[in-house]
Order: sequence, then C-alpha cells, then structure tokens
Amino acid sequence: MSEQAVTAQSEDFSRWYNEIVYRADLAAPSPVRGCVIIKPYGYEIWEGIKAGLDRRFKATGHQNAYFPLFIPESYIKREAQHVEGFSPELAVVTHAGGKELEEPLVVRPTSETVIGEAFSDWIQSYRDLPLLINQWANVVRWELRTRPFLRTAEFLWQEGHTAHATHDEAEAETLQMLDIYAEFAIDDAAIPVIKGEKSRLERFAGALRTYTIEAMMRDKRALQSGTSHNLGQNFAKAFDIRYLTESNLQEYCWTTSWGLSTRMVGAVVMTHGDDKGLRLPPKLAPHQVVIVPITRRDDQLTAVMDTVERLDRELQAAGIRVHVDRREGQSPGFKFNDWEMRGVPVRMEIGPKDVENNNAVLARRDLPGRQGKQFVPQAGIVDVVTALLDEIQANLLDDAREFRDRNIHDVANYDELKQVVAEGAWARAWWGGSDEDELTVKDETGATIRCFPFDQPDQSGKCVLTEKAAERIALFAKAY
RNA sequence: CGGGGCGUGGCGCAGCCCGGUAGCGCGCACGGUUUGGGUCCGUGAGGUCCCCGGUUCGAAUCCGGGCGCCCCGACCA
Repeated sequence: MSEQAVTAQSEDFSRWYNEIVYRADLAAPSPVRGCVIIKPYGYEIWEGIKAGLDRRFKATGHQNAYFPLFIPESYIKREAQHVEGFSPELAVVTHAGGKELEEPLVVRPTSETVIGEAFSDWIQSYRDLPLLINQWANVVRWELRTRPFLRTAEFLWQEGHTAHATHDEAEAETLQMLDIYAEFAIDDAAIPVIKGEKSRLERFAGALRTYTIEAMMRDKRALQSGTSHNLGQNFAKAFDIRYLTESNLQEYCWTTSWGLSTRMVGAVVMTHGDDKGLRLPPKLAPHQVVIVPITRRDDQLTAVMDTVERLDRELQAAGIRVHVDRREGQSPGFKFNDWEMRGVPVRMEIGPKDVENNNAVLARRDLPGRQGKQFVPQAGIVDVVTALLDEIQANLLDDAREFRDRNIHDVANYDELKQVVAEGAWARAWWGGSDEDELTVKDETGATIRCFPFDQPDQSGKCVLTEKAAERIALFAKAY
C-alpha cells in the first residue's frame, strides 16, 4: 500500500469509492474501456449474493438455464419499446469467422427476446404454465460513463423470465420476486431497501409495470438495487408465446422478468463503508473472522501458532469462514489496518499473553477502535463469535436504516422539495404530475422519482408540483 | 458528441520551458532487525519514456500527425 489511509468519505465520496474498490482488492482495472476485472475478494462477495438469491429462487420453484450470449439483431427489433430503450447501448458483432455476417449479432443487453423466442416453442398448453426460468449470465450495455460495479459496460447478473396464464398470476410472480430481492437485501446484505413501483419514465422498455428496491448510499444518493417487471402480453405478442386453455382456446401468455446485478456489490460497499474502508455484513463477507497471530520472538511461535490452528479448526467446524493471516513480512499493526480496510467483520488477535491466559482478543469492525475490542476466554469461542457475527449483521442494518430514515423528508410544496434535494437528501411528496412534469423536476433539481413506495398513506393529497389532486406519494432523489 | 487534463519500471509521479548517461516514492526479491495499531536498515531486479514521421551530431524533452486514457455536461442494472 503506497499511501496509508483512503480518502475520507466526507471529503470526496466518489474518490473514496474508487480507491476502496481497488485497494480492498475487489476489482482491478481492465484493458478494455468501461470494463473491470473482478478479483477473487470481490467475486466472493458476488458468490455470496448468488448463493443467497439462488437458494430463494429454487425455493420458489424456479430452475436455472442458460441462453446464448448472441442475439440475432432482428429479435431485438421485434418489440418496439424494447428496441427504442436499448439500441443506443448495444454492442453488435458484424464480423466473425473472417467474413461479414449475413445478420449482425447483438451481444445481449438482456435476454427477453431470445428467451421469448424459446418460450414460444416450449409452451403449448396451460399444462406447461407457469414456466419459471432464471439464468446467471453476463450482459453488455455500452455505457459512456462507467464506475466499477455500479455501471460497467459488461456486468454479471441474474435474469429471471417467467410465463403465466393470467395477468394476476404474472403480477403475483413479479411482486413475489421483488419481495425476494428485498428480503435478501435486508437479511443478507443488511441494506434497508424500499420497495416500490417505478414511474412511467423509469419503467423498463416494454414493461407494463416495473417494481424496484431502492437503497440509500452513504452519500445519500439512491441506488436502484434490483428490479422486477410485469411485461404484460407485450413480449408474448412480439414472440408469439401462446398456450391452449382448458377449453381449447389460443391465448397469449403473460410474462415477467426480474434482475439483480453485480451492482449489489457496489451497494454493499456504499451502504456500509466508512472512512477506514469496507464494512462487510457477516453473511456476505468472504472472511467472517481473520486471525492475526502475534509472535514476539521465535521461541513463542510454536505456542502461538498451535493455539491459532486449534481456534481456526474449531471455528471452521462450526461453519464460520475463518482466515489465518500467516504473512511474515507484515507487522500486526499493518494487518489490523489492512483487514479493517477490507471490511472483515471480526478480527481475532492471538499473542503470547493470550496463550498464557487462555484468552483471545476480538475486535469488531462495526464499532471503532477500543470500543469494539474485547478479551474473551478461548473456551466457548464458537458461541461468542457466532453471537458477535449476528450482532454485527443486525447492527449494520440498524445503522443503515437509521441513516436512511434521518435523510428522508416529507415535503409539502415544490420549494421544500428543491431545498431537500439540494441538501442531498430524499424528498417524499404527493405526486400527480405527467411525464413532462416529472422531467421538469429532473431538469430543475437533478432528482428523479425513485419509486412510489408500496407503503402509502391512507388519505390522498395535492401534487407537490402541479397542486392537483394526487393519489400516491413518491420518493424523489438523485440517483446513481 | 461538446469542454478540460494526461500518456515516463507493477502503481503514483518528477524530469520537458532551457535538447546531452532516465530519476524519486510505494510495491517486488534477498539479508538482517522488528512484531499487542500502518517497524527500520542495507542490497538488488525491473523502463520500446503511447505510436509514426520530422528537425538535430544528438529527442522523454522541440515541431507535425495519429492513437489511447481520465475528469466534467444529455441516457442506463
């Protein structure tokens, strides 16, 4: 590490983010513009996200499959709004095998079209429904301004695609998957997301309705962290996805799609991180506990290492992800700082004194300095560590929720909205405006409607901009 | 696509104005020293100075052209 500390969040949040992503070894620059290499430490966080989601998908009856990276250009063009939404950011292969292709191939920006085409073959009758498919894949969207994890030209995600017999079943699926995203975000990533519906302007190209989980980052900007779309019959009509009903009638299916990407890694970084670096929620942390052995002289080495190995085995046997820092060149002090920067929830120090007293020193990452440090007996270490990890997981969520709630303000009129947004916070307001009105707010304040939260007041009110009657409140914020 | 900046060991930079043996910090390797909050010392490895052309006895440095990257403004998981 050349410089010692990272840039403070308060000083320059985006610089802090960039530094921490590279210095904590989550990612490395790639030779291709707009792309990143995801390094093992970052990829392990993604693997944790995958595991948490995949388990929930399977539990709700979904199966994984894999569809091709390349999509015939004509497919993309079949659904009008879809083309319009995506064409500016498509990467297209025009040459292969040394000659020009008869039909260019689009590198998938998402797979509604290929999957829709496949579904039209697979589905014959109502007995084939619902069809519940998910794929883990990479997609490419040629973005101009990129940031590691938050927006890159290529990213990893999962995309679920389902087909149903009725609108209501599709709607139920769309909402169920949003619930799964929210549950995962809150329980595993410790990110207190807000569920809601997107405005017409922010809706997925070709969807009837788009739902979202919105999270507040430490700089108070909003991050759309997962989306779920009810596609109605738009794609079914474009790709001829039909089924025969019990009474032998041809009907179009109702389809859905839903996705969550490696952006979630960025969300974890920006929700919990502090001036010292990452703070990883135990459920997603590649290492939940790091043991730093402290040996003053060579003759103490064996005794210390024996204890370290024994505790390592005990914790591992209990299913805790432990890492022993055996590096020889670095001092303990260096290692403490290093692991703090990398966000490991619990550090265990074992030195000669601890061997002698049958103690261990535990330091928790979510509380600063001395406050987070405690001496505990080695006997019963598994229970203590397990409880501590649970406590840290809960504490990170509480912290983030408290921060979020403190920075959302109800506003009664447009001036207040402007002021709240100018201060960087989120504004909650009645909204009954048109698309144009929404754009006006965006132009004048930089904020967009993040969502209409599911959680709505009982009464109705007056639109914050037009002062006409409004049925729903919306959340306004600057977003990534 | 408009405005600004930068291309020099792995990373961050100095050198360029005023042409003359390519330098510093970090990292890396080795040896020693240290180790309970970012040890210290020594030795060493490592560079087509973005590319092409020009000027010159001589170009990282001057001139012309090209390429690439980063930052700031309109779209997006």
